[in-house]
Amino acid sequence: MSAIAAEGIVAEAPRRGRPRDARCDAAILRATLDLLTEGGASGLSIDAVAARAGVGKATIYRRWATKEALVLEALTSDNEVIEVTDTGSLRGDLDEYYGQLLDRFQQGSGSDVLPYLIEAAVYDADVRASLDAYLANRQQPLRALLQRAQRRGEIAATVDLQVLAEVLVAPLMYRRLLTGGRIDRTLVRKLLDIVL
Amino acid sequence: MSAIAAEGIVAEAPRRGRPRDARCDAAILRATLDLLTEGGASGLSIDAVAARAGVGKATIYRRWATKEALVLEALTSDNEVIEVTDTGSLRGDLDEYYGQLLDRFQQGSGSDVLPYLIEAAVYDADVRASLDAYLANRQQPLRALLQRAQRRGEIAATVDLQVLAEVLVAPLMYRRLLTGGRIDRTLVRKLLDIVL
Amino acid sequence: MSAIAAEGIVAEAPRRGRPRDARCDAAILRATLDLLTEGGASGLSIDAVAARAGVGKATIYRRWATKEALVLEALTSDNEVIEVTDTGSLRGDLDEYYGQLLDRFQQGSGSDVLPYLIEAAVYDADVRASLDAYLANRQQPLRALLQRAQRRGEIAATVDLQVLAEVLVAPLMYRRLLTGGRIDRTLVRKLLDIVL
Amino acid sequence: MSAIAAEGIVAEAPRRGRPRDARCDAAILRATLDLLTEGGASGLSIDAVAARAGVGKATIYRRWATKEALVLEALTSDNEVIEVTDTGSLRGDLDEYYGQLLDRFQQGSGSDVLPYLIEAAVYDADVRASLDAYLANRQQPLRALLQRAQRRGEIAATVDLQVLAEVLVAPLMYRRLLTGGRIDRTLVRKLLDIVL
DNA sequence: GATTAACCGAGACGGTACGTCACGTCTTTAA
DNA sequence: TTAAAGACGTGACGTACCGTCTCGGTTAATC
Repeated sequence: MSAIAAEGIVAEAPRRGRPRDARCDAAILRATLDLLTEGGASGLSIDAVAARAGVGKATIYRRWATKEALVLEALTSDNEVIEVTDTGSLRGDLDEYYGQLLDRFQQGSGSDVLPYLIEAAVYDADVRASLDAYLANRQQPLRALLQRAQRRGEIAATVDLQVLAEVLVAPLMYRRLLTGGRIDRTLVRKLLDIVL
Repeated sequence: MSAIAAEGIVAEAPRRGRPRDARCDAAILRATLDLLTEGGASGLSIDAVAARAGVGKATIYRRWATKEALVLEALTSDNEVIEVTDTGSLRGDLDEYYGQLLDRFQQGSGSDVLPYLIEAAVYDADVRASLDAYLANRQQPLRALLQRAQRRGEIAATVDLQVLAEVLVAPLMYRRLLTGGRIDRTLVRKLLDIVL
Repeated sequence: MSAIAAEGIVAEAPRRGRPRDARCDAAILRATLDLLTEGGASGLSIDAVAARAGVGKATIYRRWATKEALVLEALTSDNEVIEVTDTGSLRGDLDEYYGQLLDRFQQGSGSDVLPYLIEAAVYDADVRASLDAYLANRQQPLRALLQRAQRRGEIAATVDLQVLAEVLVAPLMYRRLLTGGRIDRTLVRKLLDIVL
Repeated sequence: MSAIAAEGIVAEAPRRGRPRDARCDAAILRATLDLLTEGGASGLSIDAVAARAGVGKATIYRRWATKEALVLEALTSDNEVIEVTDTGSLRGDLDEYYGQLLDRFQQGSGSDVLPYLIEAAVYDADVRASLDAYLANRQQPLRALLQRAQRRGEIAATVDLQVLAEVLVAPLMYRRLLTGGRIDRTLVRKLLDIVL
């Protein structure tokens, strides 16, 4: 999908004038990620990004309309999808999925960025759309895993897998974002006791 | 709870000098709510609140340490807890609870304030604590409802009700905050199909 | 005149709120003059003035609407009117006047500021007015000197002294501003040969 | 003069590669004059000139080193020297000269450009030189007129005609640039009363 | 009744960051 | 080599808020 989109962009863009310097994009995203790590999403200033990247502010604004769009792309560019191999059973697959998911939560990289983007998405439809796409992408392996289980008959055919996926992930996010509660194997066990 | 706290403050503070003018508190909170409604939580400035309330900025800072604390209190002061009468069955109680909850979501009052506070809670422990208390308070009727059901035997004694409550609410919040997906009776039905 | 005006201002200004800090005015004007001396009128930036004066930019903009107004006031605040004692004859008075005037031209302090202000006056009526007042003030001793001479009968009663004053000063300014020609005793002598 | 200079450049430059497009020069000067008329000399940006002329910025910088040089040439290219026919008497010649001069002042074309160039000449020696040449050229008919009068004996042989020319023009410029005073026949009459 | 201390409105203060603009240079493709 | 287009680093612009501070002027409780 993104490959096609990319081709499209390339195809329709034999633009005139000096082309944009790809090294600028890289330097800006790199600087953004560094500063996010150091100081959180709030407290990130475009001035600081420009200075760190060795780039003019206009060069940033030429590429991203808002700070949030920049943060979102920086986050996305860094994203690795969780890979879940088929263990043959739903329980086995979920164990592996949650194992990796908990690692991410504990490592906590970019932990404060998500709240920042949620806030931003309220005011900016572009951020909203990008954030949705980002999350859908993150959820993809979980949906695949559930589809395998449904084919095996481990999950009733009547169950809406999209909703199930949300039920399996939402409580973790809820603690992360809202209550600050613990996110660990105990929570996952109790959650699976309830849902399965 | 807050009444007790308030009493406590009053009790230990028969301070000298001119007492604080209660009308200021009211005017400030009123102005804050108005501006939140008009322009969202971001875009709310202390200068604007002061101007709207006809109050000096210092009068605000004397009462609230940060803008977020002010927003949180403005939000809290407006809060009404959902009341669920005992219908005699879990399903009936949940129907009533979700009915009211969906009303709130659809009405959407203060919908963009929560993301703002989530963001703020990352950087400010006081906001974190107040936000937790606020959410615990909101969740209280749901927990009470579940306890009744567990006593009735409709829910296994081994189930952790706190986690169950989160599972029942989290997916709605997840859509609200993260995916922007639909939050309606269909979602609730599918959710209950999975959980119960 | 200015005393009356000042009284008026004081009388009508028992203003509310924190009064402006007079030390800021002084620091800003001082910094402006320093930077004018170091770098000329162009090349003077508000940022630099603020930094040098140890003052926020808003504190400057609160007082002066434009950079030009600031420069003009800095220049004016530094102004010393030429003093000409009555020597008893027109020729003697003029000798003394031109002596001091040539000193100023040679010393050249603020030499490049005048062109800057002339340019600014084209676009800003306030600068225009202030510049006129400043120049009228500078010309005052020359007009006084000429009035004495007219009373003595050294100048015909029909001569318009304002125009005469301009004729006596304009050629020097003309060289200064337009041709860059020499401004010295020779020029003054030839000028007086023509005019008197 | 400029024709000779131009020939010189052409003669010594049978350069290789694509020759410069003369239409570019015309378009750029045309755009510059238009924008000067519309928005004054300050407020003229190279970006705007390039856009208006349909030309790249580099094409402008290839021809003129600074914005001021461009403005100066645009102004000069538009210049018509005042022509004074010999009326047989100094007074008659001056009447005709001042008549045309006042017309120009009243018409006021490019009136705000001169202050701009004066300002620019302070910082740029090339502009200084070009401005001097431009003014000397403008003054030429006045000097010729005075020379005729001196030959006729209407002006004493001892009078420095260059200084006299400046005395006859400077007061008008003085009002134009510095005081914003009226420039009309009354001023000219009073001026001649004093000088002649 | 006088004193005292905290309150109040207004708004100035030193800062930080904003997003825009223009500068003069550089880098591409096309003529 | 010139041209149009436009990206680039730089740096100033004027604005908006931040949270603190000073004013003159209340408003009670304490002396």
